[in-house]
Amino acid sequence: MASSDTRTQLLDAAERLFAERGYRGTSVRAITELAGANLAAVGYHFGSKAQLLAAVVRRVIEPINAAQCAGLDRLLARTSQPRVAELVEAFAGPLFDVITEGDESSAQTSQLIMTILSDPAEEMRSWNGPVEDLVRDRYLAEFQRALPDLSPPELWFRMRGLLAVTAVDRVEISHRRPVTGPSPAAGEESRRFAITFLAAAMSAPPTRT
Amino acid sequence: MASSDTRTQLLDAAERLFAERGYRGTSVRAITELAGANLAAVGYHFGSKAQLLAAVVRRVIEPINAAQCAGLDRLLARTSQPRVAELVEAFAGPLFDVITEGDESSAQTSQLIMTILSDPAEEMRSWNGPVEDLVRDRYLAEFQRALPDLSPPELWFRMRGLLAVTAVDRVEISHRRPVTGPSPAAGEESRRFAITFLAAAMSAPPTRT
DNA sequence: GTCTATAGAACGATAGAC
DNA sequence: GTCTATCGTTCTATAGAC
Repeated sequence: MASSDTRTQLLDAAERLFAERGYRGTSVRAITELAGANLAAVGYHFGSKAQLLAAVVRRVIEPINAAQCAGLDRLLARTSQPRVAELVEAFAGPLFDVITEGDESSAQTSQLIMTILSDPAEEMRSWNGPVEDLVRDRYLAEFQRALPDLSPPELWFRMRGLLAVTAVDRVEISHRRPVTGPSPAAGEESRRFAITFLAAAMSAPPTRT
Repeated sequence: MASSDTRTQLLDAAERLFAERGYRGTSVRAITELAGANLAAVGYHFGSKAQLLAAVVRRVIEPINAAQCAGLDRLLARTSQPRVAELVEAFAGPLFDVITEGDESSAQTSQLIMTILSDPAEEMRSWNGPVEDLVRDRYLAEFQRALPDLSPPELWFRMRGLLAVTAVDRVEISHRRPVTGPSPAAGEESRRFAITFLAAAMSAPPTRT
């Protein structure tokens, strides 16, 4: 039972550090120190650093995935042809919502997702399972129904754009903000800005060929 | 003169490897091997791995920056109030165009930019100079003029969304494409899809508060 | 389940010969 | 300007005591 506690502490510490510093930028030593555990604990509980990453990602992704799935079910129960904006909200909303509420945690999850999406390390590509693919394919099909004029390659591009924007909290334009600086959006505001931005983007007429 | 040649080979090799594997995932040894140079060459020509990164990024960013600047100048010479779609094209277009044409090179540049934008490593944050800030601030001001109803925080969010989508070629939704798979967009097609996507997104009415 | 201790490999940097 | 050789550090993983 102290076991399960250490396991959770390791997951928490790893989630935070992977988000802040990336996979390669985080050492097992840093994780175990932050978790108040022994260096050997990662090996004992997870087998390796890569398997710890997989466990972290699964823990973050699963509730998001379930929410995306439930959101689509709810939408389809109400109307046979959801609007694009509704699909965007159902898909992207859960990516901004957080299990543990609070702004730092929200930004952390967003950062972790972006880290996963953009990290070229091979270990980062192994989290994706059939469940994630299924949900994505369901949304893909619904977007295609809502946007029948869009070619499959352009729809695919927009799906990726949707994900990229979702992880926008990781993107920093520069380390200096403008002199007459607008303060950045945070938390709930980010979420609503993203829905507006993405609903318009997804609804755009097809690029003429 | 062999010096300048080795220098260039190192820059080429580093650009490719940083894009493919990230900064931390690329060793100096891998760079010098690909460049056909000696391990000590990086130290001699650039001082350190971090300074080599800075040189690589500068070489990639500078022509993009110049093109963004020239594009805005051209636009403002023609009309005092450019349309949002024109601003998007002038800003995002150069990020898709490539110095050395060809599809692999284009994807490589895009990947490198995304790697830079999303890598949490401290070294990745030091490339940004006053020139980049100036260009960004000019576009920010023009977008604000074209979209007077947008609050500064929302405009700032959209600028970051613009950049995030620009680097979409790095984002992979999953390692498996859908069974009825649309082939992904590449090169010039990516560029045009992005302009459509982003012009609509930037032009969206403000999020109601 | 937790710890110490260490193996074994890879890394960035650099001194010094040529 | 290029090379060899190596220093010192840091890393993940694990054997074995408790």
